[in-house]
Amino acid sequence: MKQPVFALVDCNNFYASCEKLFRPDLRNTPVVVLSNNDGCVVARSKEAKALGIKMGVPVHHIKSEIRQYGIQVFSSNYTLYGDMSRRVMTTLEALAPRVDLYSIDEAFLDLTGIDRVVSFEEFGRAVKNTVYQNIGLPVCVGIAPTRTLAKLANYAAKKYLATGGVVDLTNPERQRRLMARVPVEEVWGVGRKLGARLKAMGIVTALQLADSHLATLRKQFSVVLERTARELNGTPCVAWEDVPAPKKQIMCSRSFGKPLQKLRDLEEAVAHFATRAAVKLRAGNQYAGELMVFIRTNPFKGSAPQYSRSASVKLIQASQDSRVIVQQALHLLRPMYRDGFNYAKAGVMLGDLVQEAGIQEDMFESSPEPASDVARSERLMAVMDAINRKSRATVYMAREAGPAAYLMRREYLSPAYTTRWDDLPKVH
DNA sequence: TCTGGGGTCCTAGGACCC
DNA sequence: TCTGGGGTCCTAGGACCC
Repeated sequence: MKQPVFALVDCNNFYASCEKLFRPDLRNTPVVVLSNNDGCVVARSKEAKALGIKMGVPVHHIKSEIRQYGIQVFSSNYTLYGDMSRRVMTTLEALAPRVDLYSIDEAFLDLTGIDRVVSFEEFGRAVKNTVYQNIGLPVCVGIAPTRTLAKLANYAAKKYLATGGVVDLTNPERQRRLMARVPVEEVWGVGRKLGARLKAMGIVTALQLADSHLATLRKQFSVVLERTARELNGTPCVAWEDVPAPKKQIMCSRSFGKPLQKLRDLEEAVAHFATRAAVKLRAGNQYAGELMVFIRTNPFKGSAPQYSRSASVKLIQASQDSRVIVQQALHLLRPMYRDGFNYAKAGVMLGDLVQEAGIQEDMFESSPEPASDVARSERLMAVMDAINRKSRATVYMAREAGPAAYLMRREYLSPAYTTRWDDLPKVH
């Protein structure tokens, strides 16, 4: 069995780079991109990082820096980022025999055996250059025998300019040299909590974690951290999957652009989230057996009265019909609602997902829909989805209609350069 | 005034059964 | 009426990721 080799390709400052791509005038300007509702910073260009703008900081905390340094601020434009992501991934798929999309801006490539043709490092540079030429977005490439080490290699490629954005970490001695310099909390799978606990035990560097006693790690933490340590030692614990695993749950939730008080407005929001969740469900050819709805006030506003509830229901028959899902969601919402609160957020979660309208017979409940009804429902939903793909939100559920009081703030939205004719960039 | 959204996996503990 | 051990299944919550 041949030793596998993974490459992790990761776009640099992805959202900020997407915004800059269509604004050449901002080439050397610090840029930040905000979370939904223009809440906090979720991406920073290298100039913004150099100014010390931290990831996750609420935008109102950096008002003075924005003014002082002329930082350009953008609302999240997921239509744009999703489209750019697709272009990057298509380019990668043409280069490598196997590509695992890991997130909107990252993918693992299978480079096993490729070094018979070119060196890993040369291959990494070719990937980097091709993506830059085709799309215009900068990426870094980390190459190693496990995903965890490839992540680490990518971290080094980003951090050390001398690497030119590509690091081949297939050599075990090189792995150890790097790990000795990397703080343990930079390891993939070690977050804030674990990092703090490990440090308290004297495990400060990635190398110390790799050299830890495996059984002790498992006992004191969990098999997850044990696997991480094994991966740091070059033993792959996550294999390639031929078919991507189907989703286990689908969530649609949002903070509202402004607080809502009225049941009517919450109903509208929940109906909308339920509809969106149902669309995602059908896009993956899945059916939901369970549905959960939650509403809550703003927990960051400690002085205001707080209220938070969730309720769920098991469906007698797994469904992907928007009408059923909206109706059930509203049914859960109404008894939870209490007058006199400022609601800040709501959400709908679908669970118990299955690949077909499997019938969970319940001898005490009314009999499930006959097959012909299921077929009719599926045809109706297919027609609805097809119309909405052509022109978004042409057909919707009655309860969604209204003033849309819940809509999020997006004060600094850039145009949909690549997906709307009206927003195509113009060359003057 | 002002703090994202959408996922996955693992574990502990309770319910229930024999 | 009281008591025990062992197994499975489910759920809630915590940790992580981007």
